[in-house]
Amino acid sequence: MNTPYGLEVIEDCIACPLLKDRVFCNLPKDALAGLDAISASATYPKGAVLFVEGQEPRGVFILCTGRVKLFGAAASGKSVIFRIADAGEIIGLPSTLSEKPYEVTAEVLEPTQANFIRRDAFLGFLRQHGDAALKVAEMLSQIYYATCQEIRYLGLAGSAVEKFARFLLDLKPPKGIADAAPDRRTLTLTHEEIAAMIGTSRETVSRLVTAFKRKHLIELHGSSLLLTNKKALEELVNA
Amino acid sequence: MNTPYGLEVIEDCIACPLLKDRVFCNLPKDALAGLDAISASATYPKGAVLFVEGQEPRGVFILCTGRVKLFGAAASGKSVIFRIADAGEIIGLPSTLSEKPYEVTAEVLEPTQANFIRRDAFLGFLRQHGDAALKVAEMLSQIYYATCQEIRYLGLAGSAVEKFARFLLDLKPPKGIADAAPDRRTLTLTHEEIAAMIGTSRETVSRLVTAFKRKHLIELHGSSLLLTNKKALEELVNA
DNA sequence: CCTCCGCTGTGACGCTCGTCACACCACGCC
DNA sequence: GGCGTGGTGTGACGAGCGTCACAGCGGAGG
Repeated sequence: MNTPYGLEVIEDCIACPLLKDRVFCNLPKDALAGLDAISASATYPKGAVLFVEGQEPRGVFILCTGRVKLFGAAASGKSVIFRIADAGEIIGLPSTLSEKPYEVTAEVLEPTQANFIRRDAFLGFLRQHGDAALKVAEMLSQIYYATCQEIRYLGLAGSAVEKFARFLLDLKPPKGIADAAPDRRTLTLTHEEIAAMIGTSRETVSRLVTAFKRKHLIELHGSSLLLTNKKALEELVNA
Repeated sequence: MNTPYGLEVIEDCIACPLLKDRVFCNLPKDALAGLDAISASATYPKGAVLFVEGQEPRGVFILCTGRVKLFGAAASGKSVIFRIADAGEIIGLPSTLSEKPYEVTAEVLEPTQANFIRRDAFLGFLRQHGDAALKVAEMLSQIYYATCQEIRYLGLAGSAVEKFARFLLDLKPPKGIADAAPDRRTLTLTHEEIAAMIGTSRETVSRLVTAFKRKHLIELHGSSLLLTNKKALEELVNA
């Protein structure tokens, strides 16, 4: 496939090791080269929208750096965050494969570099490389699992406290500093966004944060979060 | 792969055209034969449990006839139905591919005939047939979309009426009799199950049914449902 | 420095809907 | 037939949380 960037595209991808090492690792060399040839790298500022719910699928984005929130909105103004994609993840995959409209809107949370791969090129690539297709199926499973998690927030929790406690426990520890402070998390979402993740209102999240701080379940300084009483949080989840 | 059934398995699958015609259609002959060789057919009564949330994945089931409900349960006793798989669909796929525990419990709603394919055999088959892997990716997309629908029920609806109206509109018209009575549906779920699908309580569903009947939005005789005022239902959804 | 804007805290109010409780019905089964 | 069991209707009650309203605050940008 021809891109307006020509060789630079490949250079870009070499500068972005995630594409090879994390997303399509273990693929044969020629397959990776083929992938490089059809992907176009670009950077997006905070707030940029990669695609909108209901649009015809144009292709997939592979995130090199940054985070993207995937959400759906209702006519009423309500919205739910389905999941937040991290660096190394792929977005737009289900729509691109099934040719149905994007099921969510993708909005960039922090400056992001991503490789875009057009639908036809991507499908052609998968048809050539059966092992890549299998890899893609695994990724879809990942995405699906994340979505199931979301259903547990929305459907299986009895109260807002339970949802919030579960949300805190589900936060992934920041990479690298893992074992030094195992209960340290980084929380870069606004209350509004947390509310959209766990299915309550912004005000409720606000109240929950202060309540949890008062009960010494968490400590919060800026975006640095400390789970000071994991046990108690787990009990709240199983209540 | 050897199954205890030998040739009978193949016979079974010939007697069950869904496997070939609907699930893995358009695959080359030899691929289909390979699939037959590794699948084992069986029938399950109503209430049978194919697998349980949290179990290690053993493999996938391809439904020939019947319907299976896939649900998750909380410690509190609450449960949410993620989706209901119809004849022709495949279940257990995400877990089998990703080797994570089953994310839901699968319970048979009506007498069901299904082909079971063991994990290792299935993965081996996919590795051999790249086009089948792509097909599988598409199926995963379908499953994912169904799950997103569920999120809309649980998260984006403002009230129980809205959820229920959306639920009614989402019901698929029974195959065959399609255009004769386009607003006719069949509803074989209990109120309890409907409640688990849309995320409310059984009593609320009961009340909604009677309220909708009184307002002449629906007519209900046995399992036969008539949407007598689709317009009004659609307005309730967009409220 | 001042201004605006987006994010956050918190009070008051009231509506929805979940819960409990019970009655009724249609079955399948002994 | 009598009985149990699973599904259904419906009333009463009240807690939870969504909504509205407003105030404080910090950072970006002129």
